[in-house]
Amino acid sequence: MTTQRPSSNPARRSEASRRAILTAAFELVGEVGYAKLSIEGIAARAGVGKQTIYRWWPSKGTVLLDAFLMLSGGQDGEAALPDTGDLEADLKTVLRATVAELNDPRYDEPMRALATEIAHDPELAAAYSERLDGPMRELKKERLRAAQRAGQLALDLDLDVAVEMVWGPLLNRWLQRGGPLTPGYADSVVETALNGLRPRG
Amino acid sequence: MTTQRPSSNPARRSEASRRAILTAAFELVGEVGYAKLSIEGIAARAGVGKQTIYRWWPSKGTVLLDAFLMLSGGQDGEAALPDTGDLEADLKTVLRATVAELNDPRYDEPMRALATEIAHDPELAAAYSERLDGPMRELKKERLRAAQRAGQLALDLDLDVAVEMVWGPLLNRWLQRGGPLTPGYADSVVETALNGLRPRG
Amino acid sequence: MTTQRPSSNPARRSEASRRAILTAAFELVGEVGYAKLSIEGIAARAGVGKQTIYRWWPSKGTVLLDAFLMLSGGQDGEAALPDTGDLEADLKTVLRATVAELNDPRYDEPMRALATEIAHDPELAAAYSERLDGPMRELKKERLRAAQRAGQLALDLDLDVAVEMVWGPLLNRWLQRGGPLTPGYADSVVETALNGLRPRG
Amino acid sequence: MTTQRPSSNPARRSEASRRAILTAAFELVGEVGYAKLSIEGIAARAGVGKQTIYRWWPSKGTVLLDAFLMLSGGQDGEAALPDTGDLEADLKTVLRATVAELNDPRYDEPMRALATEIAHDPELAAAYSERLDGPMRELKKERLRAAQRAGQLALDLDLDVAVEMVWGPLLNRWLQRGGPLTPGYADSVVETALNGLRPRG
DNA sequence: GTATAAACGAGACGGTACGTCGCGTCTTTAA
DNA sequence: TTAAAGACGCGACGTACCGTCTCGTTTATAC
Repeated sequence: MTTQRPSSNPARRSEASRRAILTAAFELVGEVGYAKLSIEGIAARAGVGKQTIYRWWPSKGTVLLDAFLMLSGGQDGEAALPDTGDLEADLKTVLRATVAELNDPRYDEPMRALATEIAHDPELAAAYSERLDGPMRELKKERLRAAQRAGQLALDLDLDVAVEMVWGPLLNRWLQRGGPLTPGYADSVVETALNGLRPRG
Repeated sequence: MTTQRPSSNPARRSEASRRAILTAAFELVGEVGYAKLSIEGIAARAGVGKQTIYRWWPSKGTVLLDAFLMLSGGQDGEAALPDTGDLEADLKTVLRATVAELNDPRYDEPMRALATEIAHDPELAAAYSERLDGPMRELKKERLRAAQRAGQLALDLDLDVAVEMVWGPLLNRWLQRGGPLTPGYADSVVETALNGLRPRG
Repeated sequence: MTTQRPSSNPARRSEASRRAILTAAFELVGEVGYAKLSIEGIAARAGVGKQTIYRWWPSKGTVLLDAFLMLSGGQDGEAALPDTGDLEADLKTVLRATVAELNDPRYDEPMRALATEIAHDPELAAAYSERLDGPMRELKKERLRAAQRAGQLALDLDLDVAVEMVWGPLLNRWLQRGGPLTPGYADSVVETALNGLRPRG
Repeated sequence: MTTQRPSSNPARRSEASRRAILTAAFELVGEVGYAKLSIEGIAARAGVGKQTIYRWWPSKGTVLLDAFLMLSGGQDGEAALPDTGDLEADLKTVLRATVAELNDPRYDEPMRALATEIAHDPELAAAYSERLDGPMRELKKERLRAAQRAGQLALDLDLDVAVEMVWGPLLNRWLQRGGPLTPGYADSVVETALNGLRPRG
């Protein structure tokens, strides 16, 4: 993290405190909810002075983002979306997994917290885009590119639009509580996105 | 509204205070941002005691929702989406208008505020769904139903899914700041949603 | 009460409400203490609108004063201090009774409430002086005058000073919690006041 | 002060804030009166957060008590009542000074405030007794003891009663506004207390 | 008898202050 | 030098009452 505030020397940073803070933040937001998540609470739970948080993170949102990065840090880099050759099936598999995760109370609240912080903080949104969403989106686009090569997708597609066409409806329904998130809904979205709303010949 | 909290008598409610509060809330969230929006600030701006807010609204989010309802109250009821017979053109018109509104700083912050409150408050989400989103969605479905009758849409479509397929990507990109909101993007979404990702004939 | 605010017609005044308010005030101050005594609480306990209190009393203190007047109203007028011919014994009797009353939790708090309101409100003090303390003091002075006639008291005494010499130490110790209020203390005060601090021949 | 609430570390306490709070409290009670004295007002005048007051003082009364202690802190310890050998003259001197102080508007309101807080708060009364009234009373008793040694006072006197016999009437008249506080009244009280009410042979 | 005007209960209103929580900064002590 | 600890000025929270002000509803003369 070379762009961190230069006044502090990251070399001296306590790794134990960092992990304790991120773990505490993730757990707390799940337990007490986003509205009652406080820096003081995180510091107390982590057994850390408040200053240690303020020294290394500029906002509550960045702590949350780092917490998510730590959790997803293991499989980072080499992960890829499944590719059985059947795009529709593969997308349904992935979206069903997403549905399961969004329905899991351990992840629901923390993800809402991060999502709403992003909605109000452009800088955090940029960091999120670069470090979490960007890599994820690249994997998705890679899978779609493979489908294009296999002739299963139109060649003139804007892949960013395509990705949003598949994941956007689901995430929007989740965050806005626009309806139940079920495996069947995931399937519907995939089918409709692939076939379009118009009747097919 | 017979389900009003019984401890207060709505008959005695001051309509002037109600309007002042909703106006102040909407203006303030636009001026100082959601993070700095406070009940205290709303009360001060509206020239009203705090208790008058707490007496009639259970949360900041419900105040915001009512503020939106008041603003959109005029054209309520008889509004309808344009229907020129050309579904694609009509949807592009509507989505371009939505893009313009979401890019308007007067509406951007207030809408984000409401959207993120909804994301954290199921009760508010239900109220929003019933009083703002529901009627809006009905208009959208009505336009799609007309297109179905005209043979422009598949007959076996789940219209709720269809609506989300058109508006979901846009709203998700907006709220999560996933990319620029341009008229061209609106067009892309409409085209892709109608035609689907798969190659056509 | 002919000096009552002329804008209201006392003739129409509800005697039932008046009694309910005074009773509620006296009871409440005993139950919840002076600090938590509120007009709202009195009104609620009395089953009365707040305005009915504000209409007839200018302050909490005057309500308390009237409550005391109502309670002591029965034996008003013809009461007198005991006169057995033995001044010392009579004063001890009276002061022991006073000690007992001040130690009674039913009267302690209300009396403290009234006393401290008086300490901060000259108008209330004047009303108290005229309507409660004055008549009481007259009885005391009358008893002392009888003792003077009997040659038991110096003839050049300022009877107001004399009264305060007997009751002042007791009331001061009570209000300021300067020490325990016991019958023995009452006796000591009477003896010392009568004999003086100087050695007697 | 080892009995300080253990949750706060007195070592870290800001002496500047402490003095500012006590000064502000004393000044404010004199300016706006006891009824309008508020913690919020004290904090604002002192340039201090409310929490800093709540952290170190349990009640408004204890703040006032400490304010008095700070003011009387200078001459603490070595002070003594005048002793010219003439007890009556000395007591008149002291009581006239007391009368002057109680008539001084700078001290009247603050002293009433403290006195009435004490009347309603036994804990505060104990603290007052220990830290302000106790030492004062010791000085008074010391002067009376000297008079006893000089044969000017009865030897079997209860000195606590004696002190109250001299100061009680005065303080009671002051606090209850039972009459004017004049130098002549002070003289009367001293004379009557020394000689007693009974005629002297 | 009826009208009419007050006093009444109820309680909403604009305010002030309460006592608490958390913010982000700063200072002290120990490792 | 970093870290735990926590005091500090500050601002907002949600609550309790203040004293004022309508609201209908008794109620009790004055027509």
